[in-house]
Amino acid sequence: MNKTDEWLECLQSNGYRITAPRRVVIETMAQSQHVLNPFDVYEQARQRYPRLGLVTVYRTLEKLEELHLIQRVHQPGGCQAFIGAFSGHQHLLICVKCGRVEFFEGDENGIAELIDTISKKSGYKVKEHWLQLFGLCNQCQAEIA
Amino acid sequence: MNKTDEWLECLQSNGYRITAPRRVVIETMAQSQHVLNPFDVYEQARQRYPRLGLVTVYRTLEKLEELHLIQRVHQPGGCQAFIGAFSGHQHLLICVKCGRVEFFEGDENGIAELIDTISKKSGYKVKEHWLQLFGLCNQCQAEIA
DNA sequence: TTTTATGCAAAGTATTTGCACGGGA
DNA sequence: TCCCGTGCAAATACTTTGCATAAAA
Repeated sequence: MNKTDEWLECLQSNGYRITAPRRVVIETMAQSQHVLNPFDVYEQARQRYPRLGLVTVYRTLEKLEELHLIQRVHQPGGCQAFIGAFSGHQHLLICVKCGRVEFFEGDENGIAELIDTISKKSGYKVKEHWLQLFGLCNQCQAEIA
Repeated sequence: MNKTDEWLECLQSNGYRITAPRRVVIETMAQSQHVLNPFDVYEQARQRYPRLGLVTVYRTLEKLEELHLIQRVHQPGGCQAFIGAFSGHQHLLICVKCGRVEFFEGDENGIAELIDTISKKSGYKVKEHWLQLFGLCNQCQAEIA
């Protein structure tokens, strides 16, 4: 089963209805390798379903985030961008030029150790962590050269 | 020399003028241990300088960020918040309840190694990285208990 | 048939810009 | 004095809400 169908099923099993607008938003997000903001999604999805409203995009992204199917991506220039989430904790590698995103399994041991050390030192109860790398993807490096 | 004066001097040596509004914004930011958004800064700084305009806060924060005296903090709930920057690369530990921030020197070797591995694997040219931990500070843990 | 979801329009926030005046150097 | 910086007001951008209609189950 592909990602789109999985997401649709997840929506449905959480009591949400499957509709044409939701389908195109989900297809857009599920297939994208790039960070997309709500307007990006709107523009892309409208190519297949022109009646789509921007409000519906906002509302659908909200639900997908709530179901952990997508995650917010924070970038130096702003944070209202999203990318599909993977199950399990994943770290991000983001191309600052084109928005392409790769996921990588962090060196979880090393990071867990680090977090442990920091917790002890600071007294904080650490609940979440983010590791994001920014750089240029292969393609963008080639274009610049 | 304290942080406020250092920042003022930095502004000046970069061709910017020192004014009363800038002074209070800088004092507010330089002294805060908490993540502050532009409106927070406005409210706090206005206690000492009531004529201050919100627009000036935006413009001053912009300059401080440009001079790397403050840095943007990205949180699950939004990103338009700032905290004083330290020299050298620092990682953040943020209290999700009160906004208090601690800096820590990452295990730079471990992270550098990780970044190196990821670069080789992905082909990306990594230029920047963020590591942010979220949790509860000592005080907020006590309040909840 | 019943209830949820949609899209429009409007409202609400957040941020930026234009401009005449005021204050730093 | 000269020019940069300020604050107000307005413009713009972004996001959310109200509501009548349309569509899913």
